[in-house]
Amino acid sequence: MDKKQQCKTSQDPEVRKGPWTMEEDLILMNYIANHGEGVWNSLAKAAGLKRNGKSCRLRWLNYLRPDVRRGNITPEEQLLIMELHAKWGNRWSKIAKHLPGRTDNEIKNYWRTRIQKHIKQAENFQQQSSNNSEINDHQASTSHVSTMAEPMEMYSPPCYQGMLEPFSTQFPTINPDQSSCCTNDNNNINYWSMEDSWSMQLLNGD
DNA sequence: AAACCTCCCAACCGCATCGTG
DNA sequence: GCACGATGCGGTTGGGAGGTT
Repeated sequence: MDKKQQCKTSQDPEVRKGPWTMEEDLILMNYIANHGEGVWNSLAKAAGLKRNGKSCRLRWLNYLRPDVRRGNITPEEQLLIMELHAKWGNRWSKIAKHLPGRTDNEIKNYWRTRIQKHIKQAENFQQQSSNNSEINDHQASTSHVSTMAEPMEMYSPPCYQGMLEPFSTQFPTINPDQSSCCTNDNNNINYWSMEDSWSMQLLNGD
């Protein structure tokens, strides 16, 4: 039990928190099988679960529901998620409705783990970029010798400018053509690697 | 072998919205 | 129109599993 949980349970010692046990799962499933979903707070009480309604609802929707699918998000689903996220942003429940069997929680988790990874990469890249641009501003007026200078200058931020917002509008356009426009420049190793790795992640499901 | 790190996901929290009296 | 409880949603966190050093 962590601090939060201790705090809460001290307020209401009757309400259990934390991971669900198999027994609790069975109780909830049996109850819903026999009585159907209803008012979650009263359902929890009626079923004899020491959980609040919210917790029961979440457990049912994200885990116990018979039609719920978990893991192995297919490339098709990935693309759909990308498209829908581009359209609606973080409207996970809305997106989930278009992916049968997938829950908003799963999609959200999926997106965040991928995106956070990507954001870190992009942050580092931007930092590098700005650091280098300062240097480049100085160097450009004098000489043109830095091997890093060109890739960084070439980094027009069509995809990542602003770090977060553009994701919603740029992702649907991700395609080999877009990548290639960034990679035509053979010197553009840094730019390509980031863009490419992201695209490859999308396609490979990693 | 063990300490450390990273990733993933279940579950919680707070806020917004909806429904009802 | 208001108050209140229930539900839905999105953000965040904690911990386990697996990988790396």
